[in-house]
Amino acid sequence: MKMPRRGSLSATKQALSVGDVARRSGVAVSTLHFYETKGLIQSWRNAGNQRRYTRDVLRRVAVIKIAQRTGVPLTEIREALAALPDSRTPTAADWRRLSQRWRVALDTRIAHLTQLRDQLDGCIGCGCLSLSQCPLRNPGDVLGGDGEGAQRLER
Amino acid sequence: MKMPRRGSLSATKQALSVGDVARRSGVAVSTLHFYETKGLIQSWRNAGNQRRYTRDVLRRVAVIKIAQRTGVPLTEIREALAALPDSRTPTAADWRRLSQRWRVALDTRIAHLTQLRDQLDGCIGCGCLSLSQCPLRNPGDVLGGDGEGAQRLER
DNA sequence: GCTTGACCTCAAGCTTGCTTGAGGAATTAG
DNA sequence: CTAATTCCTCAAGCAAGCTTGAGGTCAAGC
Repeated sequence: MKMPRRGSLSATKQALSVGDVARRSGVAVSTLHFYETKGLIQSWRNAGNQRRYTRDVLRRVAVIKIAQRTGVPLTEIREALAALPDSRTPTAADWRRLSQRWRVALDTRIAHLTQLRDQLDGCIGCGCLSLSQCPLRNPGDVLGGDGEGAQRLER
Repeated sequence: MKMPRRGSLSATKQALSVGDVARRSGVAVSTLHFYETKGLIQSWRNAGNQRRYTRDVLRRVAVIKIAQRTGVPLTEIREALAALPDSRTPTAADWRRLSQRWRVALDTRIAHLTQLRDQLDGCIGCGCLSLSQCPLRNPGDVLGGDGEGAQRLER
């Protein structure tokens, strides 16, 4: 959390060290290592076996973090990024496709939570929670009806 | 998932075995064991050291599951239930208080996701994701501004 | 009275998403 | 050149919320 002593770039203009990326993207170095083992980002090594990144990685990390905020698990993010031709860094067009896809999931999540809230409103004070009658008790319409994908996302 | 051979009740009318509770509440036996170790439900033992429950446990489990659906972690559920005088099973009035409290959290969650969705809409296609400009990149207004409670719930 | 099936108690494992630590090598500021 | 950083690679740990397994007891049906 201290200010870097050197400029935020390594000597070479293009290549970013793992520390550079951490500072600029706001994620921990260990997280970048972790993302790499999971195939979400890539790097090459310099003569001394240290990781070097292109600037692209910053955008990739940005996309990862936004997708996570919408509730998308890392494996799906990895797949979505890997599905890009050449696994390249998302362009504006790629980003449009990705974000629209994730937006649908986000909408679904919001819809489920809203439905739950409405049921909660309807039931507050009734105290019944009866298995056959109470909509809150019988999540079939929310969980069963929508398949288990919903469960995974909502839980 | 097979039909029980005997009626769904143990011989004694009042006491439910762990299997009875599992069948009636829809959670696994192991989950009931787990909830008990976490102090969410209680039981006594019969002569043969087997768990016995009153019918109350069904309502408690119902409340637990609903609270979980709204995103409340088990520790908070435990505290909320424990805060009831005598740790008794929630009455209609208790349920009203609990559900209203959890409703607020649910509202917050929905609000955050909705805000995120709107930002996503605003940004779809722009592809900028610039650190200083893009609202999606700078989650300060959502995460930082609302404290880390939001992060925990949303992640 | 014997065979199932239901229960019991630990202990360990699983998933997701990372963090922490140990032990050592490379880089860089002065 | 040297000391302070930074970085490296595993391995292990953590939190939540359960599940699975081993080894053994209890209860119920025929």
